[in-house]
Amino acid sequence: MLINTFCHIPRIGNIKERKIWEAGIPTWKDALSNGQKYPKLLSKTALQTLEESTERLHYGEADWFAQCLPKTETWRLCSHFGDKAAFVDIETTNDDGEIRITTIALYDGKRLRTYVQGRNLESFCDDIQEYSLLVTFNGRCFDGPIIERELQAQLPKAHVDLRFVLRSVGITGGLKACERRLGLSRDELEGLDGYFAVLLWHEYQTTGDERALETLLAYNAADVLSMPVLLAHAYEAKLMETPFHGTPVTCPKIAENPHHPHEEIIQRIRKRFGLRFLSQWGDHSKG
DNA sequence: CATCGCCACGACGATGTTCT
DNA sequence: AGAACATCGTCGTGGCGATG
Repeated sequence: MLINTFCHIPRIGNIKERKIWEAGIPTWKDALSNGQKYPKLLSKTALQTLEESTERLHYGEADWFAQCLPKTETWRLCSHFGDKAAFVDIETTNDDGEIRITTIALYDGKRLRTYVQGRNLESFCDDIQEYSLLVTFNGRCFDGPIIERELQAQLPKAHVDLRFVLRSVGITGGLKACERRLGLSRDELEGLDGYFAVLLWHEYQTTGDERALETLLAYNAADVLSMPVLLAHAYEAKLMETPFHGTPVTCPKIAENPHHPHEEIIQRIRKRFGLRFLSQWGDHSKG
């Protein structure tokens, strides 16, 4: 889809892009070979940008495209950078108003890596450099800014936020709601949420019980393991809005979670806090 | 509860088009 | 060629909604 894209060129938006397609210019190659015939659609500088685009794509410069593309169109990067994507999710605590990262899950479609505060959190900064494309859920508002602030990590500028792509194709709500909508289930982790992750970390900190950490990592991992499926659905739905929907999109299967929740731990925390959890800000923030 | 960026929406302005 | 108009993209603002 990236090589069909023209809306990354200055002064070309979605409307003009459609006109270019309708004029029989579906790809950059077509534009560069006979775009001169349509000076109204493709100016000289536009064609120069396309030559630059060809070169930047050859060198795999996802960040450059991300900066040129409208935010709503970053999903198009998946066609050429999907195999260099890092699916990332963080868990945090709020100590006296200070947001601290407790764990990070990083998945690339094959390998899952997890990072734990006080153990290996910092090595995330090096590992994320292996990837060109960042994929998150609500990461533009949450995960991204916190990772950059707390770890001083350099994240890829090319960033697909599933929350907004999915919403634009009619799949609204949080990560769990989107998963349910697409028929994905979470088994033993059903019903856990971000706040429960805070409690799991607290349990691990106060008791040193490794099973609490393992349950937290299982939760954290589940979030990133489902992302490739969500991305494939979103990508296919966006493609359907273009004339290029003929291209087949392979939907990955959810990988098995190497981390496993401990039911005793979940029950113990549920019992202590009751069925309705208090907001952490309600009690903890004022000490 | 605090945070934060996206998305609408409307106003504005640059560019392209048409008419004389 | 020059002016008037139309079109389209951008910029700024306010509110929303998902995050732990």
